[in-house]
Amino acid sequence: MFHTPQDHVPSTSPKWREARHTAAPAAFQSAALVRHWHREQEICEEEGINGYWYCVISGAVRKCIVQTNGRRRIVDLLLPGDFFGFAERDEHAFTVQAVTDDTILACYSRSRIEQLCDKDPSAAREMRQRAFATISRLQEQLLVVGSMTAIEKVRAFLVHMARRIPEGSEDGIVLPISRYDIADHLGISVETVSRAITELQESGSISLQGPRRFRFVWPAANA
Amino acid sequence: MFHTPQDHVPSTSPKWREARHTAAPAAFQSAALVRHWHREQEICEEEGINGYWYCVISGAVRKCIVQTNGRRRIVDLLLPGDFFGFAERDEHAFTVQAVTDDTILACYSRSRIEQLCDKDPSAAREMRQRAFATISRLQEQLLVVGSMTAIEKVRAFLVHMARRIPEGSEDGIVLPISRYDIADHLGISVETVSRAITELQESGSISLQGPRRFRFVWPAANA
DNA sequence: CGGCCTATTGATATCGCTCAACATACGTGG
DNA sequence: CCACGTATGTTGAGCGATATCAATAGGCCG
Repeated sequence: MFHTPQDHVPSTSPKWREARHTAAPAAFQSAALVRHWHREQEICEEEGINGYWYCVISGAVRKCIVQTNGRRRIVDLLLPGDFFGFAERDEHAFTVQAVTDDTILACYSRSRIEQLCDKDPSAAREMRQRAFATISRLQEQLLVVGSMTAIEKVRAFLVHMARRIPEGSEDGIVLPISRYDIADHLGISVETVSRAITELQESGSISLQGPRRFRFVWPAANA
Repeated sequence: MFHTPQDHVPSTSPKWREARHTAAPAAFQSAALVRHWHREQEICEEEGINGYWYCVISGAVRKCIVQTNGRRRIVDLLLPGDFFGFAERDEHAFTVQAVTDDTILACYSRSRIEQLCDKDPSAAREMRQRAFATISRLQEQLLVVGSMTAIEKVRAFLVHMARRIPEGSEDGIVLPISRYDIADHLGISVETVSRAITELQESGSISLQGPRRFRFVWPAANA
């Protein structure tokens, strides 16, 4: 029931410096502590109330919870530009892990950011915008996860990923997570994920290049 | 177009005055415009970019979207104390409606609140806290909706409701929404919702007093 | 009373979970 | 180089779960 894979993801190209400038807010640059994590490494959240906020600069992060029935649920999947750490105060004990090697995060001491926001209204505005972006992202995930059939869930997930992940140099979008992660993210079984992807491919909706790289086929000529 | 509910809402009523003070943030009281809606009435969001933020004072609000396949999805269910209006800028055309009669909202002009937050750091902090509370709520909903079986979904939904809705004078929690709303909220069919509730009752997990009022039976003696 | 909305229950076909087997890719060690 | 182990991904078979269609019951209001 536990899916804790050690997947081999094509590690991110050396454009993390560029990503840093686009992903992390400039208003907090003075308060940022940039660290990087390797695959499956846990992002420390043991700071308690005076903890940290994070912004993904490159790589990917997943926020998991293991339920009493033993099933792992991936509540959130963080990509470059996404903030997290806002809601750690509630009773859920989330496990936050880096998904890919060379996951780089900007870490912000909560108290320092609070002070910065108190002094600088533009920083406070930036903070609000990031929080609102998180709300938008979670609402979209609710639409994805709440789809009725498995194919709808997977298709919506891929559409969501295609919007969030910038297309690389070669065409196609590279999924940052494994089939197991997708399953635990959507609340369906791994086999169903695999079958749904196969069916989307055979129906001409998507094209696959390896299990991780896909493209949407919009004209759908040969379908 | 905006009317303060001086003629309809009895300001002498202890219930609504109490609700207002507990649900809506005091920091924004000067910027609040209190209105009330009747059942099924749409909360106007046509203001565009310079729109409004809302805080539910009493009653309930649902945020819906109708998908291309004709299925309605209830993305969010707002109860007293909940804010909404943060994420209306994205492409999804949400329909926001009052669920119950005498739904009372505090309406805040976005630009006015922004100005207030710029001037008053404590107001900005209050705003951040409300946004973070929204994030927590959405994450919990993700856990609910992402449950695997229908019974798990319904049970998690009821637990969630029991935590969010204060128990009234009589014992038991009154569901603010219908079976149809629950179904569209959880991404399952109405009949499955009904069957799950019946099964939870027959297994001794909950007790029902009418279709809307329920209680969790924790000792579960006779099960 | 009749009409409408909500809720429940039944029958049936489909969907998806589970178990199982197999394929693929990669790393390690011989 | 190959043999092997591990992790991942795909496919098949069978059965339980759920959507769908249908009918019935209850409540509310004119």
